[in-house]
Amino acid sequence: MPKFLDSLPMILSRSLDRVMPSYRRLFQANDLTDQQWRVLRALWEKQHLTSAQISQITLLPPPSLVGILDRLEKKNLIGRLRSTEDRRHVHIIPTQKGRALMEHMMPMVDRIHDDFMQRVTAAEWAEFNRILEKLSESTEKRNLA
Amino acid sequence: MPKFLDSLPMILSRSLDRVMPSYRRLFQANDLTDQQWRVLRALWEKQHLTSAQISQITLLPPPSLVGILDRLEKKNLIGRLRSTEDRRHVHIIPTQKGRALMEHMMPMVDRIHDDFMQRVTAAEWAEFNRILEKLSESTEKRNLA
DNA sequence: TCTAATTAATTAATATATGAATGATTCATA
DNA sequence: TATGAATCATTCATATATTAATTAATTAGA
Repeated sequence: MPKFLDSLPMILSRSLDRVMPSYRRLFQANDLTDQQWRVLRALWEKQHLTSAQISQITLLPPPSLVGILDRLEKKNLIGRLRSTEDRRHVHIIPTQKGRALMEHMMPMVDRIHDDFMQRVTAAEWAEFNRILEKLSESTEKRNLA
Repeated sequence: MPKFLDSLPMILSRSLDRVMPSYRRLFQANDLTDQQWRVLRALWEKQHLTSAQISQITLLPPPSLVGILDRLEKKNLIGRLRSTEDRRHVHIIPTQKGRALMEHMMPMVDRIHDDFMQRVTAAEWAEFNRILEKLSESTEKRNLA
């Protein structure tokens, strides 16, 4: 008799609810939502990405992404640039202000991450990821193209 | 250099995104959202709960719960009953229709859970929970009352 | 070459999350 | 027993999630 609170969705949700406040304090101090930071964070490694790429990296659904990008653009943290090769694509590029904010926040975000990592050993972390992968591995048929 | 995609929030979010569709298919087939099912599921074990109790069990924030309960009430799946002892409390009680729906769905929900559990050994599941607890354990000062 | 099928971004409609504030009620206590 | 603190459900404003549909642009094929 699997109890509700021990189900996989509830366990994962509860953990997220416990983990996010540590990050959220920092995001709020910089006037960002969780999702807005995710977009900036994705742009940390690549200078420009299309909306579809950002959606895949950040796990933010495309319809949500539209509004998130609107608000980041309104804050002058990113810019939209429609591709010339394929005009269906829109390239997202951080502004100077956006890049400065990222550089300001990244060390603190990394430190929060490090604090969480210090709670477990490297072996535990690896084991955790291994088991979670088994638990959540997708069994859906994939495009083998 | 912890990579974005390997951060705790992203790992947990990605797992949730992979796990939920299995459940969601069933919820949608019964015209319920994830959250609406959570409320019914909480009422499976106790016949009546207050809004605050449901919020704690389901992890649904109180402001969200108001609308969720509104819609469950509109579908005639639950009823609201203001407490006579303490009129601040509102008791939530499943209707006959609500109870019938729960009895219809519970076996299928349990089966989905069992399918996930079959992916790992009991030892792995225990270890997973132990490590996740260490990772997400709250360090906030608690009321020791 | 012209149309059908695809793709990327977006809009629309509804439901939920988040944080602050409110109103009614109960509790603690001077 | 009056009064301020605490509690519960709710409302408000804003942001995001979910699913379906739409628009514009590109590609595949007859």
